[in-house]
Amino acid sequence: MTERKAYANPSVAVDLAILTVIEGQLKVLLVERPADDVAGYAMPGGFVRIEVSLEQTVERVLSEKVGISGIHFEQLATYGGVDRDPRHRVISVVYLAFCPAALLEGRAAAGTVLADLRVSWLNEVGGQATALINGTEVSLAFDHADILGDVVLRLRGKLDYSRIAFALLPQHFTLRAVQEIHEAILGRPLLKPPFRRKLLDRGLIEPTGALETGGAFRPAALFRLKDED
Amino acid sequence: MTERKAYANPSVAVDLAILTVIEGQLKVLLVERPADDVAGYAMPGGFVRIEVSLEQTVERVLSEKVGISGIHFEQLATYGGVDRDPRHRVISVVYLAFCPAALLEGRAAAGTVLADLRVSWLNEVGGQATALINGTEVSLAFDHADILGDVVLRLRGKLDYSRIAFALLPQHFTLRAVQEIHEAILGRPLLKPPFRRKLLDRGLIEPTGALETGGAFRPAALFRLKDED
DNA sequence: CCAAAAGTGTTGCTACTACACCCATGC
DNA sequence: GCATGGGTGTAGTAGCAACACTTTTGG
Repeated sequence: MTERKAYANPSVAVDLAILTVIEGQLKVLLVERPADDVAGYAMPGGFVRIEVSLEQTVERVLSEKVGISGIHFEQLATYGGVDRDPRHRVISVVYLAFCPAALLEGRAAAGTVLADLRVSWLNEVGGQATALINGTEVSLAFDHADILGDVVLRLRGKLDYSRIAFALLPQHFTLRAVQEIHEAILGRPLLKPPFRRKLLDRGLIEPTGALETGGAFRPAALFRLKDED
Repeated sequence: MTERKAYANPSVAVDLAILTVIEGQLKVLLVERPADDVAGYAMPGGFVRIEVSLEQTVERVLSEKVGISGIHFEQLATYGGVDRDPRHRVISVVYLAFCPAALLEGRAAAGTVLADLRVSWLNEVGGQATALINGTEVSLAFDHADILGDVVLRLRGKLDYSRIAFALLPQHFTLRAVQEIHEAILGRPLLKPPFRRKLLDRGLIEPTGALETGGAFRPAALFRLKDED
């Protein structure tokens, strides 16, 4: 061991904001913490072992905690306050994970819930989020209310010029579904015509030719994301 | 010790992209690595001790390596590949630090240089940077070429809707100086009239009333950043 | 035929680009 | 007065918000 190893290293964890939109509601997957521990609901996470990369750790947590793989995720930020966890020093690298609704429904592991993600306040530099389970607010453990505030901030900021909305959708989708994702993330309604045009003008999506089935009224055209330019 | 401590934790470091603009050139402070070590130039950094926060570690590195304090810094991202450092596992939390040129000139500690920061390629998702010392390219250690690519990407992305340009300027500055910062970061010339207007319309700055002194020609008005809205 | 949602056309405004021009100062 | 950079006015244009409208399906 080198001289550096004389010091104890902080623990490093990845925490995941596993996001989805169901019925126009932005949701995040949370786990309830054991009662004798730090109280409240928290994002799922796992420690980073010395021989494993951050991304591999994300994939491990995704498969262990929710049994899914192959979904898109991206790094948000790293939280390293000394007292974020009262038990010991943990530095958390937080990731956003985008999950189409169909993949999560019914699949949530024991002890996990999909909570409505709301915002109590947000400005340009930060925010604070609240989580609702069956309509009632629950308390968030650690600094996860702050982190989830930053999550919403990032979602709103990148929504227009990135593909995150499509990461929340199945492979084939209607324009209306894209709009619902945007409305859920922004928390306000949008007008259909300008939204359609902006989306189509970006040239990111193309019609599949097929139409939605099972609809009660006029069937909408289905689109897919073009593969990387 | 808890059971978790049975595992060795990875080391955590902060690495700093200390940035400035001198004579229209975007520069980054680098340290030359000892020859018997990992070769090349690297960003200064330091390990995160278990009882010290990330931000405090940034401040310690700033004062140790360049003897400055009180400048603006912000987190970029965290790099956690297993083999980024061939000697041992290090997870690096990278920060941008913005330094007005006057603070750095002449003050660089022994073994540090201000290198021109250029870009060999950049797209929406990533980039690769090169560093020039006295006009000749030097090699960057570890994954620092990738990281510095991400640095430029972030600078360009946030330039318009943030105050990072002002963090590179002294308290009082001319509009021309702001434009030079923007041109250095974007790597292309800008037209003066629209630039002036956009800047003034944002309402972030106000005239001090004073004029630049020592200029050869018509003196420019001095501005200052309004304090937080 | 009617309700409901899909999809289109048109107008007006805003904001940015680009260029031409005038102003103030040192030599 | 002239060279040089500071500062302003103005026209053309692209893009977006808002609303009215037409189209297509199931009952």
